[in-house]
Amino acid sequence: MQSFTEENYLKIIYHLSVNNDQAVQTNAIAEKMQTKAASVTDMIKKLADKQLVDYKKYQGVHLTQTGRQAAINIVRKHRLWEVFLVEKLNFKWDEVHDIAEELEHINSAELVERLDEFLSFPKNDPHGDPIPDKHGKFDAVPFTKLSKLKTGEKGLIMGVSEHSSAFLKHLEKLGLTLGKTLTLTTITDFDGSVEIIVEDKKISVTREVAKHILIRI
Amino acid sequence: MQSFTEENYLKIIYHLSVNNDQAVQTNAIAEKMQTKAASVTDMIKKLADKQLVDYKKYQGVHLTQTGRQAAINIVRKHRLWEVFLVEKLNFKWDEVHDIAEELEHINSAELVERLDEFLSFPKNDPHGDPIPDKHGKFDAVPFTKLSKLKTGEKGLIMGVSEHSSAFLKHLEKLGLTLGKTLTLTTITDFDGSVEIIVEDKKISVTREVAKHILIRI
DNA sequence: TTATTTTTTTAGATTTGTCTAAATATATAG
DNA sequence: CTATATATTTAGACAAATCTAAAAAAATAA
Repeated sequence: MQSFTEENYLKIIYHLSVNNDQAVQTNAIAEKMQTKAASVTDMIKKLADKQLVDYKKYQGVHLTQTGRQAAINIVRKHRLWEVFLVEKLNFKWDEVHDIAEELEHINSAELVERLDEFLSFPKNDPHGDPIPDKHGKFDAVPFTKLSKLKTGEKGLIMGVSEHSSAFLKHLEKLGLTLGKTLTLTTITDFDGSVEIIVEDKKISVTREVAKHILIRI
Repeated sequence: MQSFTEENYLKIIYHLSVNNDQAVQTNAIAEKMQTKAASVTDMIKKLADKQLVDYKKYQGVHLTQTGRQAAINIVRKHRLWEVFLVEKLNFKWDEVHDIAEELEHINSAELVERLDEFLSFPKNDPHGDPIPDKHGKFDAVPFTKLSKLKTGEKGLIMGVSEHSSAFLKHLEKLGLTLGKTLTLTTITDFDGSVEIIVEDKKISVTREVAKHILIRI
């Protein structure tokens, strides 16, 4: 069993490597963990001793098979708890992240399986992210960023790549929630912002926001 | 905010003093915390610095008002989570203690209030223990131990004073669950064991077990 | 390819919660 | 009331996770 902190490192290394087979760099981990590179090096050595990561000095880390399984299990728990908080306790999608960050460390395989069943085996969390099954499997549905859509293209909002409360509240206010259909009408050369139509309303979205909205065409 | 460990100390001090206004002794805490007296002394000093306990050297500790509130809040969370585990996730009453020991440390007042509501504001946990409301209030229903009943007396099982899985499974097997009505027929002088009738069945219970069954006459 | 910048690691210190062993205070027994 | 036993505290050490400052390696630029 891993400590709280070790679990957080594994999770962050997983997120930093999931879309990318490169080694994960010390500084990248330090930034996400809000800590210093020296601390990361110390922890990496510990994780390497436990065979949870492969590590060569100055070369960054890769999760081992065991390390990846552990990380995916934490992600599974995080996302299941988010579903619970939204579906059962009526939290909004922008309120659940921090609470799930705590709940994801509760240690009981039985609890997770029963929670999964209680929630009717959800496939996605409230932000559209896929929930791994008990074997760690999940389908990575292909997506495009809204910022990559071309004029006239139509799509469905299926997720976000930024989970801060501020960002999610902003989307909510614009009516850009999961499952909504949109059509891109204009791309502004000047600043990259895009005009879209959602439920017959015209909305302008900055490029920065559009980059974090995931679309299935 | 307190650390995990500090919360566990507060909770244990609370349980050791709830039926008893005496100061709580270092050794008693050490035993419950499965640690050494020296460690307890160290922690007590820290809790005293934080004004969570009153402490005079060699004289044991008392919870302060703040410390008691903190402890009751942890107990509240523990018991609410136990109800959730039994009522919603179909755990048995002997399976929930350890999981609730982890869940009780999740920090979110909003979460607790919503969980309470989701569970329809339960008054007691699966072992019969009262659940404090959000202000820390609860009614201490008076009870008698089964071992104190007299021959011929009738009562209702309303709780237990021992929460180990082994004990609870034993009661389950004997059919001695919350809400059952029983009549005491015989007290054996020799070993203090008692014969009771529950649902028309005659059952013999050792004195040790009878001491941990709480009865309302 | 040498110089400079960036990244990473090492060395040594700090904090939290724990420990053992020894010292001190309190309680109990004769 | 002294001796013994029990309970508690102190002193000093350790492991985990972190930090700062300095050293070393790797990447980049001139």
